[in-house]
Amino acid sequence: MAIKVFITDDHYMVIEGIRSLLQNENAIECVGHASNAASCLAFLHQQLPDIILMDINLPEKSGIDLCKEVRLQYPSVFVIGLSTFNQQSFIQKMMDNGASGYVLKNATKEELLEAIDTVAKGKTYLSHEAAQSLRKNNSDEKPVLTRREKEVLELIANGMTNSEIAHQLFLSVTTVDTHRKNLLAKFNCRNIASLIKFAVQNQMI
Amino acid sequence: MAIKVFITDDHYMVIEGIRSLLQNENAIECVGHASNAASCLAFLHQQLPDIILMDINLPEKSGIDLCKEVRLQYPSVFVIGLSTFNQQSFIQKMMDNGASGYVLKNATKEELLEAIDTVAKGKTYLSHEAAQSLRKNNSDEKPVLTRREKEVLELIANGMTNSEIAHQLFLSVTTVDTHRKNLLAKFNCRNIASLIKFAVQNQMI
DNA sequence: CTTAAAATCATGGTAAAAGGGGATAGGTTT
DNA sequence: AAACCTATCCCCTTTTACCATGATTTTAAG
Repeated sequence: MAIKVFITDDHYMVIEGIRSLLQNENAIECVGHASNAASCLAFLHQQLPDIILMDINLPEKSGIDLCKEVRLQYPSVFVIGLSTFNQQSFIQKMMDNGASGYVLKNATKEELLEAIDTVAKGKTYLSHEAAQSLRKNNSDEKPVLTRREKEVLELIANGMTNSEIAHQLFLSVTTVDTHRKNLLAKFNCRNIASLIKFAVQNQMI
Repeated sequence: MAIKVFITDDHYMVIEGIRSLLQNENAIECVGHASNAASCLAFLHQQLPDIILMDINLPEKSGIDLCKEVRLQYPSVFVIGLSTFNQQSFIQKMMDNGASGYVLKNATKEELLEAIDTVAKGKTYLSHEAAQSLRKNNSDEKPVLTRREKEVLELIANGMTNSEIAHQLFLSVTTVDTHRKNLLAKFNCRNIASLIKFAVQNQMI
């Protein structure tokens, strides 16, 4: 029986590209496509594919969130993440949310077929670049923040000063300053600039 | 005679998608494709298409620069910009550099054919969204940075202080300070924390 | 060639962050 | 009970960032 594949991507040309790549494969059947999360979920309500090729950058609701929802509601449907960038944080998030694989949009036909095959068997497939990226990310571990620290970090990233944050959270300025110092220590950063860069790149903000 | 179209995009799936869309059109012939600026120029050295469908986000050399070069060297070749983003500044730059049209990657087959047809006749084609974007006033969009400003921003994001940056770039500290001030003004930010957040989120770092 | 933009440097001042201490209270885990 | 974490608070000093204003030189564009 052919593997049923559903495509979710907001770029028509990418959908068309994947369909074109898969159309001569007897072992694979494209059962449909959607350009946003809502359409994807509507389709799943009627018919379940084996695999969803899912862009992580979707309008309104991101592929990362959609992936989580799909996996919760339909555990039999496997998800392969699809993205133009090779950013470790995105890959990590996608895998954390139940994706079984990750393929870049500049992947070859062979890579795509291998990914679909591997995932259909219940295994995990990561493109070469993605796998490299994941290993790299696991080595430079991101710090675990407390609830309060996350709150303070969020406000710092929004451009607020210590005294403004103190006022908003009903704290003393020195307390906020301590949190700030602890954040710098945890991130092992010299200043807020590099800290924010790291935090945003790792989806902590 | 068929219109000769060449595709330049760093994502194989997009190339395949466009080829698939155009393959049944008798009036259009795909003469080749490239995944970077160098390959594109190498091809033009041997054969001239009528139209190049060109991604504005290419590795190493951006489509915006490539467009300029192509138009200078081969004025008979028209360029249609291709992009996932619908951002005014990019579209503007592309048109300024001699592009004859602009199509988004989520365009339909009909839109793409119309764009190719229109541009082949020597006219200008803008997708509906792109045209709208050009008219719209962009207040909260990415600011355009100068070469030096990008350099300084990069170093700030890496956690360096003004004096360290000054030393590395062989500048006075006051010069770096001025660049920093200009960056804050351009981004309309109160401090570096919020600026870095915005810059990272908008892929500027 | 003229003009505008970018890049360079400066002075002087205020506000904020960074770096170093240390302390207390409440909660969880062992 | 002791060890540990979190959250809270305080002091001090130095460094850095931020703000205003102005000016010169280089470079790019019309």
